[in-house]
Amino acid sequence: MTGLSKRSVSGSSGRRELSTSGLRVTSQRSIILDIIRRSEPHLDADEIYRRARRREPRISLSTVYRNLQRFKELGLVEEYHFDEDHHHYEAKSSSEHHHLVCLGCGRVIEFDYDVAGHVAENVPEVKDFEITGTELRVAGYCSECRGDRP
Amino acid sequence: MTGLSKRSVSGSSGRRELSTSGLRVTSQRSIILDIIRRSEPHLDADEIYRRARRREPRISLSTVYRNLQRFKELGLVEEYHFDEDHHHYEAKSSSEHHHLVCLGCGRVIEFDYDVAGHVAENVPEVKDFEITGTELRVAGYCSECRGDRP
DNA sequence: CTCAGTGCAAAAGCTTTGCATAATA
DNA sequence: TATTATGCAAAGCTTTTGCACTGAG
Repeated sequence: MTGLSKRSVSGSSGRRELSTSGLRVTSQRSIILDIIRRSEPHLDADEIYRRARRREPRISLSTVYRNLQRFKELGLVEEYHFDEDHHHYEAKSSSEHHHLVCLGCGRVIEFDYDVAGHVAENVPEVKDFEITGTELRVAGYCSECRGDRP
Repeated sequence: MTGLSKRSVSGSSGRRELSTSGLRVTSQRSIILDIIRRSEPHLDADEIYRRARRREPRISLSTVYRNLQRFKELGLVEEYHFDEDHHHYEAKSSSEHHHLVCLGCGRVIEFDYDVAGHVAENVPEVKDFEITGTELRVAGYCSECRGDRP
């Protein structure tokens, strides 16, 4: 438990948030949340599972899914739909950010942009809406991959 | 336009586009494309299948998927990822448009907005990118549903 | 006549669920 | 001790694929 090896990220195991939310603090739960918070963003469930298994070999994929679900409900984690057949997860961050996906190399780059604000100002249809979230995905080719195509 | 009953929508069965693209014109293919073009946007594969079956009862779901795939490649149809577990399709339109999803009633409203332009101008990370497509989804509550919540 | 397209059934992801066991509070 | 969470295996969904047959060109 609470090894010191990695450290940092104020309570990244989320002990407090978890118990405050009425969830029980299990080692699996903590590990999953910790992985999402410490890792690069956009991991998918299977990758989270693979990493979790390195720390807790007996963990199961369904536990990963069940917790992802709960974290989503609690607003601790956000789910994205990049490609066609599975989801990606990342720790919820305060700033509104979006994703740039290179169709050449598959790289995903995050960027900040206040879509909600821009849209609220410029789009009439949105005037009557109460915006609770936005998801913007920009696809294209990065500088390195532009050359590779016709 | 729209003279009488159904009709119109310049060659909405797409006979010309299909054969020009080197695809064979089959009744199933024409029906599927026609349904996508004449229906309200955002149908999912199963709904397209159900409607197609009304005109051609022997059509199979795999034919729907295979054609959706081809139409996508040809740029005749666009695929969207609204919710978590399946896709939605609509006829490709010339203008860049996006979707406003009401979390209360589930209604999906389309709106025009030049995200590509705005993003290209204002986001440094995008400067080196060649943008080929954007997908923006705004979630929230419409005027009617705002009242229903706390 | 040929090859692309179709239907059917089976397979393949990803995700969810039922149930008995284990662990938290 | 009373639940909640877990692991395992099986089921569910959407989408894809193999194969023999059909139909367009």
